[in-house]
Parts: sequence; structure tokens; C-alpha cells
Amino acid sequence: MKYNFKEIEPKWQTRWEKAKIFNAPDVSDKPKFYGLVEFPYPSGAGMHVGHIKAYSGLEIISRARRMQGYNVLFPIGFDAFGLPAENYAIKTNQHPRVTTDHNIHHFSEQLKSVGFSFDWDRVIDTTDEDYYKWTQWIFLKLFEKGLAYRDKTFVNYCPSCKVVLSNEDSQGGKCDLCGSDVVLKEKEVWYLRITEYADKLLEGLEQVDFPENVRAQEENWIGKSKGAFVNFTIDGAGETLRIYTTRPDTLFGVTFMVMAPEHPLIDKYADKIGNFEAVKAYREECAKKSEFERVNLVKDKTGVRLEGLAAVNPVNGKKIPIFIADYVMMGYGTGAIMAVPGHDQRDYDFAKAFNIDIIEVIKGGDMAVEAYTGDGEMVNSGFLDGLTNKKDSIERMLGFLEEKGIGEAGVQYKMKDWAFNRQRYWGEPIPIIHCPHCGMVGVPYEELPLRLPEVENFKPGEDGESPLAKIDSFVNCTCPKCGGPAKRETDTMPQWAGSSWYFLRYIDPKNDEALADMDKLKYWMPVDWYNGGMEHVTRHMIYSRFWHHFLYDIGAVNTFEPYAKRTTQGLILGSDGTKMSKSRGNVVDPMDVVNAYGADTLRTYVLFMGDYGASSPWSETSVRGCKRFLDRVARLADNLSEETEPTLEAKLHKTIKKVTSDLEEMKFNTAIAAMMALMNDFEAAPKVGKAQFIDFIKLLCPFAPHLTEEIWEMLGGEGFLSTSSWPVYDEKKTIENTVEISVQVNGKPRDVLMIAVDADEAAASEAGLALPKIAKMTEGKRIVKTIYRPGKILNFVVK
RNA sequence: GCGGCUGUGGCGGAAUUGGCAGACGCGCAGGAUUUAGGUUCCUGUGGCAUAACCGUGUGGGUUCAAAUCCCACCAGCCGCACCA
Repeated sequence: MKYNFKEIEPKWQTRWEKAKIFNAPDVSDKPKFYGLVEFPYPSGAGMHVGHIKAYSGLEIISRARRMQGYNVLFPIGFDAFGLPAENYAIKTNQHPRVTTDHNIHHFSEQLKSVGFSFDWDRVIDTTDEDYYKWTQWIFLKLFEKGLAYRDKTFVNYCPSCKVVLSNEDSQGGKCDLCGSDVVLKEKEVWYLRITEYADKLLEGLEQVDFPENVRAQEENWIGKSKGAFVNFTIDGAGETLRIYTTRPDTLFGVTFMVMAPEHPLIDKYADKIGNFEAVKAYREECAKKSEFERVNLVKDKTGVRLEGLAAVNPVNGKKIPIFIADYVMMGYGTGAIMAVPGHDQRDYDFAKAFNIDIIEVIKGGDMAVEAYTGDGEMVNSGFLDGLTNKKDSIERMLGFLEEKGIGEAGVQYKMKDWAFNRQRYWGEPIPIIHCPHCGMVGVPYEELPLRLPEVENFKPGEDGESPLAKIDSFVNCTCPKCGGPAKRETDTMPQWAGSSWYFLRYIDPKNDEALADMDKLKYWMPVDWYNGGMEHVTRHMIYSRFWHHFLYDIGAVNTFEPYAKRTTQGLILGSDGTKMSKSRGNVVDPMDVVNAYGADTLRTYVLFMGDYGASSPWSETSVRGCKRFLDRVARLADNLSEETEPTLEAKLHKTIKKVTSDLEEMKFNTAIAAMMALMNDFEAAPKVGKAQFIDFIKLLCPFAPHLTEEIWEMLGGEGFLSTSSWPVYDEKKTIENTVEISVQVNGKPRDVLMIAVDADEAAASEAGLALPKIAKMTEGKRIVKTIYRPGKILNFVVK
């Protein structure tokens, strides 16, 4: 067969689309399979090879599942709100709606040209008002339940993008959008109370099939710790300074306290602090430091003592000094700590720098050298003295604190509430009205969607104000409660809003009554298999699981966890082994590969290049290797026999077994290798049976669907190969009668032996000893032991 | 510091329930076809002083047998991080 991919690829793409063979019916007798891939942001640059790899994994699984008799939902859509579209609009003076529509069209054409088997009747676009109506609906529900609130605190602000960022979007102190250093800025913004769901997010991880690194990373991000809150009194002020500690057992070792520079109590006692000017100066210095600088000065502890104030250690009544220092963060715990220099290295460093007493309360270390954080016998600790078990000491102390009413057990999370806002145009408007009489009032449900108004200028204000604030006709409104004049919220939602529930909308994309019909949800949910990138673990995965838990609580969905199984794909690196980037000039355009070698080659190559979960470098010559393989398949299709070739039967059935099981583990590289090996066997065999070859092209179909459809048609197959049945292996046929086993002497392989798989030890030994090499090596020696594993090895232990 | 992971030919990578290390592919070498280049096909390809011996980051150990299991290191990657 002439393999003209330029002709056959569009031919089959058109036929598939016309016949709608990849569309999933909502009613079916077949078992369902919901395969999900992370929908793309439709950038103007078009697809990246990374998209191809990310989608190819579940593309293969979904195609195989269809052939295995499943009703498969494999949808695609576009996550199209976001800053790049808006920045592009500002630059080119086009409405983001126009560029977004254009980009979505372009992306769709590209996706189709690769032959992905998406259900194109269920495409969603997060910027479509019929879609974001429901994103706003979910926000209103959160608001109703008190889970969406406004608060004036220190926020992560990107001076370059002029937006407030969530903690998740400013990891490492860098803006996730542009890479600039974020600064802390005091501002009133919207938050979602994700911390309320921290425990559920942890519990849910027990019910799902996530890879260990993903689970660990989520747990780490949530960062639950168990400890205690303890109230220290401030001498003479009648005020308590509340702290959080994970080591209440070390309370007797407390020699000072530290508050975060931003701690509100400082201003309250401004007149009592003798050196308030110095304190103020230190605070200002800290405020100027970027997150990056704060982190990189780990070793140097700085701070200022609050003169005139002292705290009282509640366990022994000792007066201790209070400091402010930037090694204590306002955002964790209570923003104040009890310092135990003997058993915490940071406190130790601070104590050394400020000449503060260090008390040993746990034996085992050397206080002259460093803090001791291990276990040991309690000393200098009153009623805890003599205890050797940390757990006992903590329990005893907690009992004491609770009895005296000076503290109690508590938990803390590293995760903070989700800063849920952007001061930008191209996002979902937050459906809230600010009324001078009624306070914050939700836009009535029947008025949703609250549409984005037309604006002249998409640029954000200099002080981080949304462009929507400049549109009087949008801002000024009447309060739905009292009918008086009121103003609309002008912030929009962050990028992650639309993607936090999109998988639900695929199930019922046109529904006008609900985000999705409950019967349909019950049929399709949960997502059976979700593949995506590691970069979304501490953002999209956490956010969407939170929203889903919430929707479950209000009865809008039927499952607690949205995703039953999660897998991740590795990056495709440039041919130089570094991350693909325009500046390095090592970017590969997938469309160039489609044009030069065909979509089937591209699909096969991205899965053959290495472990699906690991990163591997691009290799143009290896792409050609995959093309050669497909060429050989096309050629062999012309030379088939009507008769089955018996010597190929075991190889074929083994390959069916191997490919079938490899797909389940996403071991695509070895599945392709097995098919290549079978092709080698086919070519070496005297003939290849047509039926045998058909089984082979069925295995290959998910990887190279265009070529295999063409061969199927040529061989007279009925209908589409893509909807035919997956080959079934016969276990009996996978076993070869005669196998080659290794014959060893003292564990070293010396020769090989062809022998029946079911030969017994006596027969095997006899045959093994008859081999000239083995006979020579065992001659004149005593065989102490013979180890025989049928079908594997024969080993003679000699002396 | 905490958490997750990885070290195998010239390269990407197989083999991880202990059982012929290097499947499959790339590259390379030789040959065939071709006016030539490319394509395609065939053969070979871990090292080496080649019947032996040595080889899976290093050093020990268990075993008839170790890339695989155990102990101690070394190197590198990813995520979080002054988290109290």
C-alpha cells in the first residue's frame, strides 16, 4: 500500500467527524468510561508538542476503551479567560472576544489534524456567557454559605501585572504569570474559605488513585500540623499574646517571644513600647523586603526588642522579653511564637545573636553547639521531668494547659484561604453588589449571567483597580434587596475559576437549568481517569477538588471526589535536553511534524520517546524511526496470506497480551516496542496471515488510527476500525512449547538450551549436562546442587 | 530543613514479583540497490588483551543466582520551605 499520509489523514478525519463515531451518547448499555485531559488555554501561538503528549495518553486509552466495548466520554474545551488574551488585546487594540474566538478556531483545527478522538459536540469555552453563568452561580452559592468573603490583609501583589495573586499563584515569591517578584500589599480583596475544606481535601486523598508524588505534594501543600495554642500574658497590660506551637512539651524552655513585624498588637501598645521609633523603622525595612530577600537571609536573624513590654511564661511565671523579627510570619499560626532556643534552630540562632538564655529541657544535645531537636529525657521542666517519650510529655502538658485554661490542642495548615480576585477585564465578573444599607448582596440568580460590559480601555488602573471600575453604567446599579442605589463589585475571578468545575459541564454542556443534569452526572461521574501536568497539583487540582467537595455538600453533584484516578505526563525537552523555549530556539512545532511525517508518526513518537511520566528530549532522527515503522506496516499490508502462519501465533498472542496490559499502566513506549518487535517477526516469517495482521493493526489503531483505518478499508473491513473490537488473546496460545533457557554453572550463564517448557528436572539436567561447554565445566567435579526453574534457568552448583 | 524521585551502552530507553543485562528505537560500521545524494533492504554493534575476563553511581552484605533485596555512602532532578 502506498502510504500517503497527506491524503489519508484528512480523509479519515473527515469521515470520523461526519459519522460522529467519537460522540458519547448519554444513554447506553455499555459500561461508561470518562477520560479527561486538561483543556488548553488557546494561546495565539497554537499548539505545543507538550499538548500532543499530554493528550495522547488518554487518547490511546480512550480509543482502546471504545474498542473494548465502553461508552467513552473523551471531551475537550477551552480555558480561555486570562491575562495573555487581555494583554494581546491591549497591544493590538482588538477585543479579547475576537482574538479568543480566532484562537479557539485555530486550536480546534490543529487538534483535529492530529486525529484526536474528542467528542466535538460537547466543546466548552469558559468565556462563553452560558458557561460562566454557572461559574458565577457557584460563586454565589459559596457566598451564601459564608465561604466567599472580603478581608483586608497583606496580599501578594504583582506590580508588573497589577493584580493580586493567590498564594498558589505566587509560589517562591514569584508571579506565576510573568515571573516578577511579588510584593506584600495591604488590600481588601475576595477570599474563598478553602481552609474550611482542608481536612476534607486530605480525607479525599484516601479514596482516590493518585500517584504517590501527587498525593504527597498535595498533602504537603495543605500542610496540616498538630500542636497547641498557648496564651501568654503581657505583663501589666492585661492582654494575652496567643501563640501556636507543635512542641508544647518544651514550654519550660521558653526564654523569649517573637511577634511578626505586622502583628496588630504592636500598634495597640505603641505608647507602652519605649523604643517605638526603632520598632517602626524595623517594620518599614521588612515591608520593603521582597519575599525572595526574606527567604534568602535565613542565616541572619534580625529583630528588635519591644522595650517596656514583657511576657509571662504561664508554666513557671517567669518574665521574658518580646521581640519582633521577620523570621516569624503573620500568615501562619497566630503571627507570634514562643521561642525555645534549646530545641529550635531558628530560635537558637536568634538567641545567640541577641544574647538570650538558652535552657535545655530535653537531654541529648549540646547547647553550646546547636539546638537539639531529637527525643530524650525531660529536664528543667517541672512536672515533666523524667519523662522520656515526646508523646507522653505533650499529652501531659496539654492536660495541664487545658486544666489551667491557658491553652488547648489545635491544628494549623500551611494552606491559606484562596485569594479569589483579579483586577482585570478578561475574567468572570464577581456577581456581588455593594449596598450602603444592606452591605454585600449577591446578584439574583435569575439575573445570571452577569455579563462583561463593553469597555474602551482594557488597561488596569495604576493602583491595581479593575478596568470595570471605570464603567459607570456597569458599576452603578440598584440593590436587589432594598432597591436603593448601589455599586457593583468590579473585580473579576482568577484564571482558575472556570477550570474548577469544567469536567461537570462536559456531561451536560447545553443545560440551562443546572450546571449539569443530576441523572447525567450520576451516569458519568466520577471522572475515571484524569491526566495532566505536575504544575497543576497545588493549584488546579486543589481548587477543583475543593469546589467539588462544596458542590457535593450542597447537593449539586453526586460524588465527593471528582477524579477517581490521576496520572501525569512528563515534559518534552528540546533536543539539547533543556526545557523548550523560544529564547533557546529549541521549540518543536507539532504542525511541522504533521506536515513532514504525518499525525500518526507524531502520535507514535511522543509515546515511544520514553517513560510517559518522565521528561525526555526530542529527537528528530527518532521521529523518522517511527515513520519507518509505519512505512513497513503499510508495505506488509500488500503481502498477506489467506492462511494463518502457525509460527507467529504465540508471538501475536503474547503481543496482544503485552500491549493490552501495558496500556493500562500507560507504558506506551514498551507497547510500541512490542508491536515493532512483532513487525520484525512478521517480516522474518515465511508468510503472515491476513487475520493475524488484522489483529496487529487493531493494536496499532489507537496510536496510528489513520494508517490502520486505511489498511482496514483496503483489506475489506466493514465500518471503521476505530469502532471494531479489540483483539483478545488466548492465554494458551501465548505459551510457546519450546523455550530457550539459560544454563548456568555456579550462577554464571555458560550456555543456552532449547527445551520443552514442561520438561521435568531430570530431563533438563540430562540435556544440560550433555551440552559440550557444560560437560567440560562440570567434568571431574561434584554437582552439589541443581536448581531448575522451568522455562527460566538451569543452574549446576559444582565443587 | 521537609517531602517525592532518579542513577543502566555513543544517545532515548527496556528488564524492578531476584533467574541469559542492554528489548525496541536512534546513531554508527560494512554490504546491496541507485548516475549520485536521499530513500529502501541485508548484516553487525556494551567494553576488552575476545573459548577467558570485566560490566547497571560507589563500598560492603544476603543468595546457587542481585540492575532488582539489605546496610552505609556519592551524585543529580522535582515540589515546598525561617510553617513555629
